[in-house]
Amino acid sequence: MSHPRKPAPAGAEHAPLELERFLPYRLSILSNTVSQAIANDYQRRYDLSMTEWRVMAVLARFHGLSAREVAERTAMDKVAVSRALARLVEAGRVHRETHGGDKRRSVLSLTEAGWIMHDDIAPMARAHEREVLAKLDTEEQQWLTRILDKLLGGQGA
Amino acid sequence: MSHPRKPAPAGAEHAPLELERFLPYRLSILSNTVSQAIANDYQRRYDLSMTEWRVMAVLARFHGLSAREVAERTAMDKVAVSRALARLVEAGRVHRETHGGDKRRSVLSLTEAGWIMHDDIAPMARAHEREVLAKLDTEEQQWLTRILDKLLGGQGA
DNA sequence: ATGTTATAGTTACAACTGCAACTAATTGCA
DNA sequence: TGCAATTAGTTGCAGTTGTAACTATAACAT
Repeated sequence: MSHPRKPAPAGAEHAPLELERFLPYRLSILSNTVSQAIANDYQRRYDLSMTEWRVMAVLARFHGLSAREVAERTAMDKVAVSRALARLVEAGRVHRETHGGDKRRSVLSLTEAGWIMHDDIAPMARAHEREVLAKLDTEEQQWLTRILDKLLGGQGA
Repeated sequence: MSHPRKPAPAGAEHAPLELERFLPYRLSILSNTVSQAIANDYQRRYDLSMTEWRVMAVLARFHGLSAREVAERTAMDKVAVSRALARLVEAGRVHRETHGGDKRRSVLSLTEAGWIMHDDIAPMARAHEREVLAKLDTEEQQWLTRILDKLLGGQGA
């Protein structure tokens, strides 16, 4: 309210972005749609955030990781991981002990309850992925994999 | 601390997700990386969130939209748009008036200052997009466009 | 005309996130 | 040794976001 400016006329000399053709925008929509669909599924069943699920997923694959290693593998920052772990440990889904030779480091693993959740959620997640890929034919799927490999370059793990 | 469960042994019967090959995860990393790179640029120059930039971008293209229409075109929810607009109007970047025939609706447009920002940011955003696409050859670029068209189906527009 | 339903937009609250500051343990090096 | 610099992880705070509830206006249907 404190800046009563007049609207400028829509001059032809401007070159507005066309969001619907703009790659970053389209990636963002697609990514959010897909991730949200999966998250809905497991949030209905369990009280579990996407961050927490990702932590569980890496702990299912790699055993005895430290919190920092989880952060590296999930591309999340260490604060997010720390908080996710606090909730997961509290809920009895992850077991945390201290590294023998280095008392700073934690040694993490899924509990029995964590594994049960994992074995329930992982197939659901894969089903969603298949559902997305089913919109593409085999050739397109191969190109997509290749393109993502190139775009993610080194960092995409 | 209140649930001292033992960790389960990493049995071979589990089928953990491989995040680094999991499409939703890879999309999420890529999308965040790209969008964040662009956002950094204009957040350094202006105090402007990604949400606000998207609102400005559609107002640059479509004149006299209402808040609801902005929400539709940006695929954001109306609350996010309402808050972005509050800040943009306050900062003198967007002009808001009330629709003649319907006092609920707003009629939005960029101010002169808004246009100047837009004309500064839009080329930067396009440059980032080109930078990403430069990692692909022409054939891959065409496939990517086609694949996104299919995956985004109706809604992505 | 008047009560019901729908729509545009805002507000309130709780959860989440990101950054910086902090503690604790370890390493390096003089 | 012992003190500075690193590293692992947590906490606090400020800003953001998402959901639901709310206000105001308009459309509809009797």
